[in-house]
Amino acid sequence: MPRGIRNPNVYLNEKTGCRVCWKPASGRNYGVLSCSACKMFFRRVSVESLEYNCRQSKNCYDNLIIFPKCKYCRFQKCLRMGMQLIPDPRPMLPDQLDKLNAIVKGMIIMEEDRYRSLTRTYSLVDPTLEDVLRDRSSMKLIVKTSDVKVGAHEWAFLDVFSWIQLVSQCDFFTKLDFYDQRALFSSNYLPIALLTGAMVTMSNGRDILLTPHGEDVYPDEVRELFTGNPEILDSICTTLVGTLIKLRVTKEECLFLTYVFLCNPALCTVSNEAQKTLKSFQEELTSRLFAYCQMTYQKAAPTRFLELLSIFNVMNKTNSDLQYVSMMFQLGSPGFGFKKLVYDVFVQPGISS
Amino acid sequence: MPRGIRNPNVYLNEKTGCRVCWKPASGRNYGVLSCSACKMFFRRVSVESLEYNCRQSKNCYDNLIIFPKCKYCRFQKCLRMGMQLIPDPRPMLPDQLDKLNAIVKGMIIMEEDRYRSLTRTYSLVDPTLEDVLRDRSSMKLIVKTSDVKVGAHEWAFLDVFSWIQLVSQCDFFTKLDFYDQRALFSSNYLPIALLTGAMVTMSNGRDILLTPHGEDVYPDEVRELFTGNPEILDSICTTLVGTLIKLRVTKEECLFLTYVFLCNPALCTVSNEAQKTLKSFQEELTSRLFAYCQMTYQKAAPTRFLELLSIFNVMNKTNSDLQYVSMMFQLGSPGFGFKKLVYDVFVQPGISS
DNA sequence: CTAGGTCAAAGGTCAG
DNA sequence: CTGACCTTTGACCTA
Repeated sequence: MPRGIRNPNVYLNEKTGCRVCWKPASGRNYGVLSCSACKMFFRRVSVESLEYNCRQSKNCYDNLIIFPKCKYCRFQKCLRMGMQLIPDPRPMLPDQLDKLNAIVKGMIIMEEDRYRSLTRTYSLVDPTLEDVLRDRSSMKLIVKTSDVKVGAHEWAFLDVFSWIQLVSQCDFFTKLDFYDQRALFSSNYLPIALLTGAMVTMSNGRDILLTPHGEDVYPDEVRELFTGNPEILDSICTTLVGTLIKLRVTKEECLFLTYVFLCNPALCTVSNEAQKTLKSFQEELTSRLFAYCQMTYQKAAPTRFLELLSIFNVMNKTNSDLQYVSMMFQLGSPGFGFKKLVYDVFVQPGISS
Repeated sequence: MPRGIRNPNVYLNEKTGCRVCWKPASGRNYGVLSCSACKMFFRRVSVESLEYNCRQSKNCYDNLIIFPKCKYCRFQKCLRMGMQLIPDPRPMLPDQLDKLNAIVKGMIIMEEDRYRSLTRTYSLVDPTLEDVLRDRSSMKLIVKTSDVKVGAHEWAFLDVFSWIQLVSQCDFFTKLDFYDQRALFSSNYLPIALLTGAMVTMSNGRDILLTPHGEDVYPDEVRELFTGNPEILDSICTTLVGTLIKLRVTKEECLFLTYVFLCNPALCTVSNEAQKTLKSFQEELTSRLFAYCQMTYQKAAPTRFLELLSIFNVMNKTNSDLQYVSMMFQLGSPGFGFKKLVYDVFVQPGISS
């Protein structure tokens, strides 16, 4: 029979015919015994998201007498008979599931430890990033008492160190040599600090990034410098949180993203070997994140996955804004006494915006 | 899941995933951990020599976001991950190599011994094949002095005996009982004598088979008989040599072929047990020859191997020509006084041409 | 275990 | 836009 010509032989068979139009079926298509015509119809309408309406009573295919049958009803019949362009994913294997849950749990515990250390201790010493990476004990932490006030600069300093403590427990980080560790940390710290800050903010029910004690993250000197353009400061504190809220990103997803970015070798100059190690860790994590999406969102997993990855864009934008602020502050207040650790991650990395 | 339905589950990587597309792997395929889909894709593209091109920037598989991924990049990724339809021959283990070299050396020494014995001695006695096989000392060899003339008949006689001496040192031959030895030798002698003759001719830089002293291999009586059709006589002396020259067959390869054919049980009637013994020896030798080809020609080994085996056809053709000549001579000069050893291998075997 | 094969079903194509 | 026909795919099977 020539292509596209309607088959005049209508055998209308209840048992072996197309479940949509009763003409002879060509086999199972999209999960339903159907003819090639209904198969292609369903495909086109689904792929191209075509929309129709029924001029009759939306029951063209319930009644052999109704004619002509409309596309709306044909598509509805396809759906009713169970056609699916993308079949349901299979449930994950139990051991894969266990492993995934263990990873998520591990990430949550590490972040809780970090946050606890961040909020409960402070420090009087001023080591460099190099000092701390070479010898963690060069940073002496003192348990905070209620009368200790922590300013914005000090929070930044403590935050940097809390992340050093965290990454020091990560396989992908301890495997690197000192130079690669320094390069990776100094280039990736700010984005993940911003992301995690936004996550904490969101889970505390707020929509503006503040210090753990609920105060402005900017030192007064910075606020003063930007009196003419406070929007950029506010934008840094709200945009990323806003995105997380809008996308209803969970803590688990956020942590996944943080770790995926943490071992991102793309933004720093590390040895080829480190590059390889990091890439493989990152791939591993990315795949876990995808699996997590599948477990949580089933069919919508790919969409969700891409949605989550898109957060990196917002994070990078926020990061470059912060870098700009940091640079302006440095130019406006030359010789300001940054704590060395803060200097090494805020000022040094110098990713141009 | 029904056949051919695309699995929407993309568990990405997880170390155990397909190295090409990150979906769950089915195992190692063509040397690379991969899924059945990428395996079949690689197979089809390779076998059918399909060619594709990438409409993007040839990096579809470097980036999770790029979609849809193209066939060009998929195949490139397969190759990059190391898939090969025909795996590289494993580098030979040193001890395998030593063994192979020892075998080759052994073959060369035995042939040199044989040729030395052939050229330096002669005999006045006239034992039968049976006599010589039962008792080697029934053939008394005398060291040649410069005044001894050896005719074509005598060369043939000496050649037969030199081969008996050689095979008497071979495991596969001494393992056989007398009847099997006789059957094997009388049916396989002529082809290998022709092949080795051609080999010696070639390595002496000539292209026509002559006696070791550089004379015509045919007795005058034979030449006279074939005055009307000398081509067949010449063809016997040139075709096989020509083939060896054309294929640039080395002495080592020639010897391998000789030994492979020497223990060929196909053309003679031997006991079942002998059949088995010979077959296993032949298989052993054949595999050694293949290993030799691999060592020498790497990837081109299979082609070379077949090329070498094809020499058997030329050899058999030459052999049957020679049998024809021998038969004609026998009919044309009934009662000619062949030496018994020559008679037993030229006339007895009776492979009809 | 993995190469190789199978075939139901997916993804095109193009005359009508 | 339609749908018969064609090509490609990949889960499963066999050896």
